[in-house]
Amino acid sequence: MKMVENKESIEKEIIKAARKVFISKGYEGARIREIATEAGVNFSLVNYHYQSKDNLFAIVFDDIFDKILNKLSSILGDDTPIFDKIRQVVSLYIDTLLEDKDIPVFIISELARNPERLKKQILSKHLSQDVFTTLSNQIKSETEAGVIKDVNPVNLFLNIASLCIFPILARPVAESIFSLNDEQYEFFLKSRKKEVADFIISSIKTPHNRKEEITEYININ
Amino acid sequence: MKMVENKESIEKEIIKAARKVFISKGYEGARIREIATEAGVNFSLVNYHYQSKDNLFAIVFDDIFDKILNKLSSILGDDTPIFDKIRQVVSLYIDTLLEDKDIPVFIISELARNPERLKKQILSKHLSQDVFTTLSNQIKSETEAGVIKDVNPVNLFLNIASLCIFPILARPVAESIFSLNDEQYEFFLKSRKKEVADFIISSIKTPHNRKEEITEYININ
DNA sequence: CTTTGTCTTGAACATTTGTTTAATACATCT
DNA sequence: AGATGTATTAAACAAATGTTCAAGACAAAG
Repeated sequence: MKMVENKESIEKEIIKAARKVFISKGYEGARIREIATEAGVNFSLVNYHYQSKDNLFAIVFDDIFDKILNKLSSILGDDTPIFDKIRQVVSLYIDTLLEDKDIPVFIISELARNPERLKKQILSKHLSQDVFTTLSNQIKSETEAGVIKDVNPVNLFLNIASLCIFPILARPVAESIFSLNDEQYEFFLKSRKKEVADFIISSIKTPHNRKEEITEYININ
Repeated sequence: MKMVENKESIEKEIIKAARKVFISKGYEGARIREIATEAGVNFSLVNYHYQSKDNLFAIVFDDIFDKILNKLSSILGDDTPIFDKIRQVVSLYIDTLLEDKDIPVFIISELARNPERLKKQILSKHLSQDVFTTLSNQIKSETEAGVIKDVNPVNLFLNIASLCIFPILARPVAESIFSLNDEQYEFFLKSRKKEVADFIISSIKTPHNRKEEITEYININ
């Protein structure tokens, strides 16, 4: 019984390579031979360790998707006040996405290709619904406390996600339209963090808070 | 010389089928044989009329992309006041996208797979830069006229696009998280039109306009 | 009717690709 | 050292796929 010292390291290497190739080429475009080359192993080894392309893809995708959901729930789950939470989410979202710019397209494409996988994953973990429920409850109580307006949680959730994720999905178009290179665009997105948070927060502020603004405004003018 | 009456109709049929298959499966996932079946023709005919898969794809993609750019520029190009323009853009964008829900993913995926095509297309038409320039100029003049704040055009442009397009890209995830079916989600997106426009407009309103709000607010309370 | 040029069809081809198999290497245990 | 079971490699396979080719169909022109 061979206990090769680097069996796990080889499997990790294959996973790492698979991750890279699947993310950049998608499921259909990825080639097992390319993954093997990228991992520096004989291409039969990929199927030896992971049985099939489909299975390997599932492992890679589930891992990526799980990490995203966990990150999201860890931010949304705690009991930080809503405005701070929004700033945190926006900041962390944009930073995280910029670290791995191709993941959003990868996720979106794969979920379009195979929406069934999502149902299994979401249903089996009950995770993201909980995330949303937590946020909804917080909105309810902060509304009752008079901190924010009576906003639709779905709209709020979607707005935050849209403003953070879309600019990364649309990077190629955006760079062309705005005549920016990768570096400039990335810099711009980072600078956008404050703007997006302000944008969201100002849209949900309750008239009570606005009253303060108004007092301020009247005093100044 | 055979002048078959339905030559153009067959070519149109192939294009229509190609459009459908490419959009739902992507370039890599699409099969020429499937396109032929969908069009109801012998599969050799596809290559006879369109030479290669790559060429057929280019025709389909360019057509779709051109139409989007034209639609966009026709709205942004005219001299409607900025607030009306925003309402128009949001409304038309959401309506158009709902008609063909799979196009956004198709575009995003393809541009990630092959960003070079975009450069050729944008550079050859000078279209979308013009669109953006027009909008920028309008923002400038409306800022000087005191209608809106001194907003960054890139941010404004991205915010509008994000809020309209992302919810459609993320439909599978959104429906799972929010526990909505296709019909419910579509209804929700339509109802979102006003919210999104209000959201954007309120964020760029100049303090002058806010003064009116304030007067209103004081009178009421 | 024959010719001509285009359209259509079915078969064939070369390549690619995921998967399987058989042989070999090799570490560990007896 | 020999047996055992796992890891690795190279070869082979079958299915799929984009493309090409040769033969036939068919309408229009001569």
